[in-house]
Amino acid sequence: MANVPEKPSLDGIEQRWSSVWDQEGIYSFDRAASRADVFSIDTPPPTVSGSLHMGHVFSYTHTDAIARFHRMNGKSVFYPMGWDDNGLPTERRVQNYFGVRCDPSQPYVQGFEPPFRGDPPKDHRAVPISRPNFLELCDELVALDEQVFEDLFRRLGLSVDWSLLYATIDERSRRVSQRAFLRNLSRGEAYSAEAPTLWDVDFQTAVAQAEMEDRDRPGAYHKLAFHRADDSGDILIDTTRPELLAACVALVAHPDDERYQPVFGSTVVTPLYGVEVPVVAHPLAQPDKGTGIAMICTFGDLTDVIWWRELQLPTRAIIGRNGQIVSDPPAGVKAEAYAEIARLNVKQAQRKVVEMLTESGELIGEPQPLEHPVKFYERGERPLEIVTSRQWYISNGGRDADLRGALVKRGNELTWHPDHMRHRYENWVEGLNGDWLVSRQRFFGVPFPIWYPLDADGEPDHNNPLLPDESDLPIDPSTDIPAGYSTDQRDVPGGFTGDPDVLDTWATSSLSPHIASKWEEYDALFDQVFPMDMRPQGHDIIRTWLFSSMVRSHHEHQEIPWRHAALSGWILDPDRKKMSKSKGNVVTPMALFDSYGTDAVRYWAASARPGVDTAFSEDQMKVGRKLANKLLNITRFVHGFGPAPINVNELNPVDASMLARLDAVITEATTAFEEFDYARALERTESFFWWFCDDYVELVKSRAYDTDNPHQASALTSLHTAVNTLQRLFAPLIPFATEEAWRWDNETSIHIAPWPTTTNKGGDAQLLSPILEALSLVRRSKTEAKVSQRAVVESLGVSVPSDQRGALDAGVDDLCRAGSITTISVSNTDSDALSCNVTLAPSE
RNA sequence: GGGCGCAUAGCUCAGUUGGCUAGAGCGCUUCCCUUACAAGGAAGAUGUCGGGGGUUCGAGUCCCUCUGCGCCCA
Repeated sequence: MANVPEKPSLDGIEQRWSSVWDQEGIYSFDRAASRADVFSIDTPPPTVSGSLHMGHVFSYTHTDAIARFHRMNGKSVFYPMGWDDNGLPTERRVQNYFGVRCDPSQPYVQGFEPPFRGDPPKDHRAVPISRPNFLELCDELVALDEQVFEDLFRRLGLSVDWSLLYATIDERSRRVSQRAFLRNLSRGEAYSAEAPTLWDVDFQTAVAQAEMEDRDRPGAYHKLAFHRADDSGDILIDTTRPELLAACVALVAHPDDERYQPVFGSTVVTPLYGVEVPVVAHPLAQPDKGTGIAMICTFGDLTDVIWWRELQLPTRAIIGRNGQIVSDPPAGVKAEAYAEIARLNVKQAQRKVVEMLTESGELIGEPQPLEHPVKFYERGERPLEIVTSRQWYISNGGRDADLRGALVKRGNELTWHPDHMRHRYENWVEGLNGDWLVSRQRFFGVPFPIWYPLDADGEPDHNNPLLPDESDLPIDPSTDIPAGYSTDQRDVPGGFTGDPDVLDTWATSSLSPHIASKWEEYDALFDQVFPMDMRPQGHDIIRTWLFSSMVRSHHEHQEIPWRHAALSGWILDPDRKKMSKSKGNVVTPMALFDSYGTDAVRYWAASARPGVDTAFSEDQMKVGRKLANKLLNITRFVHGFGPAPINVNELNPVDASMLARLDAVITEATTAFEEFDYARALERTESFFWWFCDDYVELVKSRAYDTDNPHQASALTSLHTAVNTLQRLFAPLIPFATEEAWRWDNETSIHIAPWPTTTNKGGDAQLLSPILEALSLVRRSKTEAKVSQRAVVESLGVSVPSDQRGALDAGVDDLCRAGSITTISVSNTDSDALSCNVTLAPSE
């Protein structure tokens, strides 16, 4: 006999079942399973340097539902979790939390105590500390943050195998990341080059194209007069960046622009600085912009870089890595004029130059204000500058049409959910304008596993880097020593020096399939799970995480890293705005779990169709809670009749009809889950569930109670079958309530129970329609008469379309009991609609 | 400027290859403590399916076009 509580309750079921699942190890990945029996997931490692929000709950619920479906379907599910702790977000959080900043020139302090642990006062000035001290604080803080994340994900009921946990800064991640990089290097896919690079002057690091974004900013066109070298007059140009005048290397106009045909090939002299520069032609010049002729500076924007490269212009760089105008003027620039702007920041320099040009009369008219897109680092606050520096790159098709084509093709090999997301990928790949810049001048990341020999002058030889053995990875070139050198040769002429940079975070997280599956650790796991079945992620990181993973897999394995990419949407607040901390409209997941229960929150998440931006809705959570509650109650009801009868040979047609409808739902839900559409699976199951409770159960209830009825067993076995099946259909979506109800009658978890298959009892799904239609009409009469649904119907006359007569007759018995109908008469009608004539018994 | 998506009840959304009178939940109104559930149940009202044109016996669904909103890229 089932062990059903007196009063079913959702309270506390999360804690109870989480710990049971843990003890029973039901989510452990089976290392003996064959590849065909594995479903592997490349879980997104969340950035831990922040708080978990509803967006996490939302998308991780979707993935978990898919994982649970496949597990019940007999797959061994590879479902790891990772923390993305490596990178700039953690550095910022550490700075803000401890009140420190990393200064590699500081000496290491043993047992260093940070000035604060949480909430330094606003006026606190960050204390400079050594890199090793800084990294220790990073490790300390991510450990704290990761515990909070794990607690929340466990509370959410994610069916991950926690023994597979990794972090992007842990030892294996560093080893995998360095190994993959060295392989890129040996195959020529990675290289270093001295080149103009997008640069954030505040973070003082290079930035990749994928991390860059346009923001509209006010600016102004300044019209400047350049003097023809032969004294035949001035050429006027418009520029938004007059402060770069000293960096001007040429003027450029479109080759077809008739206005400037006569001056191509001649030279002009720059205002203020007196440098003679050529007037050149290039198709990227825009005739309709300003005067149609522009100044080329090294470097004002990416177009300047293209012009500089393609037209082989000289370099006159004036912006330093700290965002200030460098102290010394480039060769040929008038020193007195230059001295006025040296060491000023860009804004100050612009004011100064405008002032000087006004004085010299070379600024024509007033500056014309305009709004224009300016490039920013996505985490930055000041516009990006372009500085020349040596950086590492990995080829990604940005400079190689064949590779680009190959990567576009890889994108087509992927199955996208939803399908239209593939366009984002194509769009991005086809718009690349350079290789992937992977070096960052930061601290908390995976170091480049590289040293350089120093020549007699102490200058590094970048062309002949010293590499470690793969078996020695991970290494830190700032503490480890290259083969053939000794410690005292570090940073001395004739010795060696370590590469000071760290790899881009994406250069490590792009290897998440490899990290999670312990790639190249002489272990069969990688072959068991790769290429992975599913990559779930947000659509905002297609250009970064998805694309970079594709690049790495293409280079390393010549295949796609996963078969399916499932893109989740955004969470919007109820006013359709994107939820964000700054708007103060963020609700914490834990509070919602507490007030509605985890299943209710999961229900809300699972109601959203894949990839669709979705409004945050507590109303939906209330509905979810009702559903979970109802599931417990219907289970209790069915178990109240005792165990399911065995050897029921003949099903009542009414019951068989219900089971036929259930079969259709099983088929639809299964197909939906196979297509990663958890929302459709939920909708179909839920809609059947409510129909089942409200109509079918009400119809057969009294027969189920009636021990003398020969069809009692048919009702009981059908009720048991349906409820047992519904529990399993809901299990991937509301894992706690389904487990609670299931365990009243089962020793082992529902989450490793088999996914339902159709019953195939041969019932007629349509048979119930006229019966329920009549019941509905009876109910309406009672409602309209404002009497209880229990009120007795003295007589019911039903006229039924003749083709439905048989169906109605099959259910007349149940109908009379459900409607408290004393006498019933049925007649045929030629009409295609059923109608009822209800006579209520006089009320007492 | 290029690409993609969305537009259905007051709100949030289903509506799969075109096919009965366009659905659900929430909210609203009325009624009912009924032996699984009052954290429940029964019932009711609510629509120019964004506008226009086309294909078709038939269009919310397919095609064209316009409008509005959102996102991605430049």
